[in-house]
Amino acid sequence: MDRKILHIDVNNAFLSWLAVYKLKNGETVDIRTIPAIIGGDEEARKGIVLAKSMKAKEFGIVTGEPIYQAKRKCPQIQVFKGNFEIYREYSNKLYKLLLEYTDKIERFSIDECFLDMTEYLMKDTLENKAKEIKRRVKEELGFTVNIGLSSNKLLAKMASDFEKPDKIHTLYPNEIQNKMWNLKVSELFMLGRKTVPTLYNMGIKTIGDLAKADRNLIIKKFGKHGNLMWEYANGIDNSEVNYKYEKPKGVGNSITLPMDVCNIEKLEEILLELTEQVTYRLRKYELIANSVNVQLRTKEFKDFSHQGKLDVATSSTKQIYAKAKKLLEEMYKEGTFIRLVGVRVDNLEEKERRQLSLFEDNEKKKLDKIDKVMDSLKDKYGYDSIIYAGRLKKK
DNA sequence: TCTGGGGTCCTAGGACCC
DNA sequence: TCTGGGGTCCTAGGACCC
Repeated sequence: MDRKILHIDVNNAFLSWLAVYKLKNGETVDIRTIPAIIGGDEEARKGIVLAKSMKAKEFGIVTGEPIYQAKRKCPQIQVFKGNFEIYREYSNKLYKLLLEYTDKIERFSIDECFLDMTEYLMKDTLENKAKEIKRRVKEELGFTVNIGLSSNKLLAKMASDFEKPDKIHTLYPNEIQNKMWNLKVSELFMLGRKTVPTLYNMGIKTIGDLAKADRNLIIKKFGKHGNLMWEYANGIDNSEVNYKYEKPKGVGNSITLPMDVCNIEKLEEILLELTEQVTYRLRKYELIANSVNVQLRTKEFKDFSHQGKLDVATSSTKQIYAKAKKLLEEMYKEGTFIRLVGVRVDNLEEKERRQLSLFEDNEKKKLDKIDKVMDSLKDKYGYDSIIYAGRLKKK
């Protein structure tokens, strides 16, 4: 059956949302109208561009590049810090507004949604609904969106990426040739920087080239991913709008250190802090983990990781930290300079909600209790109010 | 003052079993 | 006495996304 899909993409989300927030709180300058970027802390070595205004874009500034590079391109650029609380708030406002149009909304990321409007159009057209949504978001929420219209998610997403900002585009199957096949192959969703050079060497430069290439040859070269990208190039995508809330399949935190570290005690301290964050989040989801993964990045930017199974699924900070510490010790080579440390837990499952019986492990009950107390203190007095003793040791 | 942090999915290769 | 082949599970690493 022919489906009616919308893809909604907030224009320069992080920057727009901060602009709206600032205006609402008395700021007179709309940072969307000046050369401005959202960026991380340069001194802490997190100085990359996370979002840019249209004016900044005119200077050739791109998302992901170092801030110092952006400053070179545009010395008068204004740099602002990001704020995820604000982003979440505006993302939720958008979602709430969209719910007035359909229940079938997939929150693809903090600033992107897919809407399945197939059963929600009544007598109206998809175009009219899109116009109304775009207008209402601008008037009621204060920021602009691009909307892509089509009969599947891939095409709707490609459409919303056409000319920006504040625009509606269609990309129906009969428009693929004219609107999509002339684009560079790197513009195709799921086609990243590693794949492009290989395709170029094969003489495939546009999405049209890929669409017309021999499917089996592409599969032979790129495996499953090859099949996907060939189908995408031809506008084929049968995936559903996944509107049901799903718990995460893994939870992780990582941090780029302000300076490289080559001392395992220091790394263990950081690992503990990260593990606390990860397990705190894990418990909020009411999930327990079966495996732990520790990631390191050297100062040369080489990544490596070790993972291992837990004997029993758990969300206990102490148990997960014990495993993480073991993994760190087995993988860390003394003297290596480390730039980034990360912990994640995987193979998650629902925590059993029943009370532990008298006969169950006393130790387990004790650990649960400690975590519970710590979590409620964090909830009540702020995350940093409570920390493990291990973190105080070396201060 | 080079290169964030949160995810998901896939693949190659080794261990182990029958 | 010189070497099978299917299957599963696990890990390390890497691709991609926003």
